[in-house]
Amino acid sequence: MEPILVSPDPPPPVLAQTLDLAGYAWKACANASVASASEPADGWAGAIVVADEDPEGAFMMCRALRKRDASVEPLLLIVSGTQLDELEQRSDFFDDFCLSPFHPKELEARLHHLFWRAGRGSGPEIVEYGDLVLNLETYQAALGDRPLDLTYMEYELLKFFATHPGKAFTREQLLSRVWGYEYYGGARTVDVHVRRLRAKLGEEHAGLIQTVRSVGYRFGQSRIR
Amino acid sequence: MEPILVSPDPPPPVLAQTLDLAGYAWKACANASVASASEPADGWAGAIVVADEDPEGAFMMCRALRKRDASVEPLLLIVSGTQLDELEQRSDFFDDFCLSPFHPKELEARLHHLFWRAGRGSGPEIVEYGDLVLNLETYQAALGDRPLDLTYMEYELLKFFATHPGKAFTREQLLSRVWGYEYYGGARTVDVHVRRLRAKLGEEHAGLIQTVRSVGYRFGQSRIR
DNA sequence: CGCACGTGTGAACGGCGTGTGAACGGAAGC
DNA sequence: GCTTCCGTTCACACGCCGTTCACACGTGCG
Repeated sequence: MEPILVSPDPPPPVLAQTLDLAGYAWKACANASVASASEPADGWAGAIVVADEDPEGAFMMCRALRKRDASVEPLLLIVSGTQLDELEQRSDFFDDFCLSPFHPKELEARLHHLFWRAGRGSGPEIVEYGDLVLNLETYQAALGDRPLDLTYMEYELLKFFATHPGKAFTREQLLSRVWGYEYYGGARTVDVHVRRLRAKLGEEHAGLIQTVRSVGYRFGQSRIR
Repeated sequence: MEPILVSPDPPPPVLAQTLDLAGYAWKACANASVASASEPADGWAGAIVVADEDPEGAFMMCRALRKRDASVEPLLLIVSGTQLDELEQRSDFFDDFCLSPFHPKELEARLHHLFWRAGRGSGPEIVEYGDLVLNLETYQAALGDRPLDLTYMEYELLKFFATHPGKAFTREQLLSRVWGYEYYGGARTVDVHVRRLRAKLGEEHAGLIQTVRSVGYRFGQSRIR
């Protein structure tokens, strides 16, 4: 993971210690130009700016980090209680703040939440397996960059498979868990749907759904343990 | 502005006092079902859940508020220092948290920032999607430079679609979130309105509203992720 | 080698979800 | 009170798609 940008340089010992203990990579920079100069190729993972010592410099730093081409996010601000009123005017300078003096656990929790949000937080509900991508919100599927045109039942079946990879299911299990009701006769229904799924997956990926003879079907790689 | 949902009922006096002094409208609810029952027509403006007294109930509340059809946002959690470790497992339950006991100023600052961010998200009074432009203030719509003459319900439906692009909705979801009440019978109502919308959008843009067979409808370009 | 069993495959049937035109009824405006 | 507009409901036709059937193929076993 890319390092977190920390300001000022050197940062308060408590901050450095907390980051180290939590296992974050970080690098301190005195000002915006230093930060730009020593920026990693993939950009900063985020930034922590301590504002209780030098508010002026800290807010300048925030502005600089946010007005760049690639805004640095997430940005955590550390302020003293007396600065709380100022924050109202600087809403766009930070994503979260922490009161100083802070408890290491609180800082850790805030960082965790900020990075969680930056990652999956904003993303939609997605099921992935290898090249296969299912977007549960839009009811769309794709194999790599090729969109799959699936019917409703095909989609539901594939969704069930993709969320239970490696496990083998009998036709009866599939009928009751995908079709969702007690089913009389018609185990061949599963066969046909599997066949159509394999056809739409294409020859290359047809093996994703394997038949387990005299049992049923299994999706994805077999797992021995 | 719609009121903020507060839990538990009654909330700690400090919280109530802070909210009142800051000028927020709020309403306390003991649990999720009460919250649903007394929800305003336009939904809650956000939620504050106090978790240091009854953690179990509080987290159940958060889960319920987040797993609904229309997730309640933003959600601020108030926890004690000993609960910080738990938060890591509940990242999706809240947008920000505040340590208890809290300083009123800190809570105020967090609320201000949360609502500021929510405001940026929903955007100003204009909703755009491709050529489509909706002016929420004047209740006017246009497709490129051609103005659209929409009736009230058509406008509301299109507005909902345009603010939730890509996501598929069932007819029931559309009825409850656009028409705004529990609906008996008449799922075909949605069909007819969709049909008229497509007609007014013109042949060129009729594809903006796609039908997802045996599910419902989806607006906008297909997004896999 | 031949039989039995399980599965793949193509085709056909039939149900149901959806599009569409029309009519009803209530509300708003003149 | 009349007209117009608009949201809703109804009826019907079409076509997709889930299901079933019939048959071919492969495999294991006696």
